[in-house]
Amino acid sequence: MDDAAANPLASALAQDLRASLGKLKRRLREQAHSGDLTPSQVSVLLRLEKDGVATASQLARAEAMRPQSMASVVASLEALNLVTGAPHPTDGRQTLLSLTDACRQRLQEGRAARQDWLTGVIQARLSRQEQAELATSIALLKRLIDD
Amino acid sequence: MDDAAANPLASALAQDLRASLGKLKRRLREQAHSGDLTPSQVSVLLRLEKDGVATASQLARAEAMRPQSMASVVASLEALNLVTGAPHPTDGRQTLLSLTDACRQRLQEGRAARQDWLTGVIQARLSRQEQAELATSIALLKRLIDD
DNA sequence: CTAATATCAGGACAACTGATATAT
DNA sequence: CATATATCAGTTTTCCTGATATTA
Repeated sequence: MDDAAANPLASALAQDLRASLGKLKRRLREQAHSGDLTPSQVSVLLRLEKDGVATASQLARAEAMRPQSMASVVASLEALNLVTGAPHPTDGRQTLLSLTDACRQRLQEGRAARQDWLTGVIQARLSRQEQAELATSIALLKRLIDD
Repeated sequence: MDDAAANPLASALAQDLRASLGKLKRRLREQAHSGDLTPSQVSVLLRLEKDGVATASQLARAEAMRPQSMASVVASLEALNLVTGAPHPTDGRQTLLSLTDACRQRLQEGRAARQDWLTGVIQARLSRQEQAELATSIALLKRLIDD
């Protein structure tokens, strides 16, 4: 494929993406209500909801994070009674994590009522068509980051 | 506009965006070569290149960051001799920041030769058409975060 | 013995808040 | 006096690395 000189779009895109990334991150922090879950925590819950059970190490690999970092995210979710761990039946090293019933219930309620800042601005400032475009691009983004 | 129940796309989109955001951020950190500038530093340089001069407070507002946080970013760029400050001619409170000649030169070279990880994966994994789609969506993203 | 998992301890970084000095 | 800018100092958050125990 072309190098950067022949394809300035890619490098401009990369710079733009970096910049927007940081800014969005700061906006999210600034708009976060106290009691809200962090993005890392939400990611873990969604992944557990989708996959059923997983070990901390599996979650860490999925999120491109160190096992030790994931351990502290998981610990915070256990403290909130959103996630529980059970020993693996045959492999004594592993702890199988899953959502608590309380968490599943909260997710179902939340799915309908969730009205956070980011959801709000997406609805308020983007047309349906633009939302669909954004969804397509997020899929592209995932291709970039999922090894 | 519709609420989340009537428009589940927006809230799913928001969650997906949050998750991808964190993952991309970690990938960027993991791929960063020592000596690379941080995203915040790059943002400031690009803005100064576009606008010519700015005060630290103006930059902070533009990046949705506290003046104290921006001050440390600017200090790091001054230490690298990429940015210089000069006192405002009439307003003694302000320091006008601008790029050094060394920085302008480096940006021009870099613009052609830049071959970092993110630029690389964008080129390697997205077609030209997909790159264009991503560019469009970044513009949408900017609309969300630029107040 | 090697590899995988979990966990304890400490550190780096990029943002934050609070307080203060100075100039308009 | 009120406002804006800059800066000093300390804190929080979220990740990191290194070391160690245990089990496969």
